[in-house]
Amino acid sequence: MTVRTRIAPSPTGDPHVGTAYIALFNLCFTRQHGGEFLLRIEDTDQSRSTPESEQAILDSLRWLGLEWDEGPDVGGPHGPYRQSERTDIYRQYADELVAKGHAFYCFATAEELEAMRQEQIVRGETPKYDGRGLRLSREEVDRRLAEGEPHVVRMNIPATGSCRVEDMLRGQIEIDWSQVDMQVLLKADGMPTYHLACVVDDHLMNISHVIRGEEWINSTPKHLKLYEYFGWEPPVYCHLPLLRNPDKSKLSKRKNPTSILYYQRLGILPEGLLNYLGRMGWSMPDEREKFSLAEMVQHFDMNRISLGGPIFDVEKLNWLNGMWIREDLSAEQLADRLVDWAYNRENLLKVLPHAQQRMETLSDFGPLASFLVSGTLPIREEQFAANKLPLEEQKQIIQFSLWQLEVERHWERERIFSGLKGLADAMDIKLKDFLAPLFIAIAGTSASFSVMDSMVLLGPDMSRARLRHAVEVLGGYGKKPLKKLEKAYAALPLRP
RNA sequence: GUCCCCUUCGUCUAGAGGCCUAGGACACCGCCCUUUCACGGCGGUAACAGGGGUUCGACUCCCCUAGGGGACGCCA
Repeated sequence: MTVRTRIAPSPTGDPHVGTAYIALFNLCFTRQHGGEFLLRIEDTDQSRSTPESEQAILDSLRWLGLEWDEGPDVGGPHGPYRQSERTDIYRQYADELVAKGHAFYCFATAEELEAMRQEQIVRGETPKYDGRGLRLSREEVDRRLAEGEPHVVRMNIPATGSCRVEDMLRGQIEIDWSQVDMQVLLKADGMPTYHLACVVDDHLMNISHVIRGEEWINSTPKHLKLYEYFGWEPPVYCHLPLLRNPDKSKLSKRKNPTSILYYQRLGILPEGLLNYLGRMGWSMPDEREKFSLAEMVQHFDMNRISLGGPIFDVEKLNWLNGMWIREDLSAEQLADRLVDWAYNRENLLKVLPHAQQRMETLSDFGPLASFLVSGTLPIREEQFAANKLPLEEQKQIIQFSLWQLEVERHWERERIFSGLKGLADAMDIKLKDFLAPLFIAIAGTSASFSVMDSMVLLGPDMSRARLRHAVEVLGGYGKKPLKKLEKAYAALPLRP
């Protein structure tokens, strides 16, 4: 048995807890059956990840103790097996389907398809590819191909009937083919889409079980059809529930800290985070709350998964983590953990350049740097009142800054600075006044290191979490005001 | 809008027709321990979404409704 977790790197490079969640269940299931657990990084949209962001995910999983096996090098543009950069294998498979009459070329441009969808929506129809590529004559296709016209390869979908998907947890799911789009398999740039890549890779990697998030259920018919077209044995499918925000929507970083790095920074132990993820939608047969990865593997039972999407709420995570700290570590071990975590020479040397000038005695250091080793800061609205700008405007500054920083892919001082400076200019606010609320949000006080330096030291996830918290302290935003604010933000004369 | 999935305390969950007067855990509240706080111990508040079936019997099976979520990309 071979099982594999697919990892989609986030464009900003944060390793997502949802990724670890899926990986954990894949690993438990596999290990218990003595099978192979493989990873594959999915990055066929080259704008998504960088070698660093891929490394960050792998490091995070390793930090959690989720060890994977070395799989075969199946080529392709991505994955930890990126030794070979062959992308042509997908083209070959796509061509094979075209030759068999299971796929076809489509020359429609993005604009053309967008217009088509708009018309469909206007007519009250479900937006869907209308099969125009299928109506092209053989001669025309050959001619346009010969002329080198940009094209994609799409898969054929049966016109009638339905597809039965057998899900390990949900039983049979029936989806009408009329609901399934003629999916692009090979993009104009020659890269495969997820759908083609996952089927081809999984086959080449001898994957027997696909355990993935619920959001893939509707794509499964396409995948099954591809297996059929290729004449391959399809894997067993298992769709796990999705982790949710407290408002029940799919866990997203806009509403919740989702990066494993954030929890690391908070001082969550890998044992604690793993234990907590293991309690999301799953329980031990004896209902014990605290268990290690090894214990989870030993007692793992897929049928004990409950299908309601669990809300990722940190209360219990903190409690569990406390159990691990109190019950499983000697003072010596805890000392080591603390040193590894933040109290080491290397880390001190990063902080000292900012602290030294502000110190008169060594004892000044603790208070100066404490915000760097804290989680959520105990800030209050009154602290902002001392600033020059009205509270409402300060709240807006923080929210705009948050949005600005949420899309920042390179967490460097210069980039953060120019981004915030640009924002201040666009909002026509003096930098000093603009930064004042950020100081309180980030450092908990207006007398501290430069905010940019502080944010660099804190890292993107903790910085964003602090800004988010500050907005809440200032009263937060309701749904409608938030919408209005988003519009205002979008309308800002920001330089790209 | 169309399709798919889901629905037990505020949250995570136990529950495979009678063991359910629905159990545990977090959070919250109270008491005990304690020079404080925390830890620990004990106790308390709190849930089967609604309506129809099936059955001697339904949290459990079926149907409908409602609610929530997801998918509908040359993203994954």
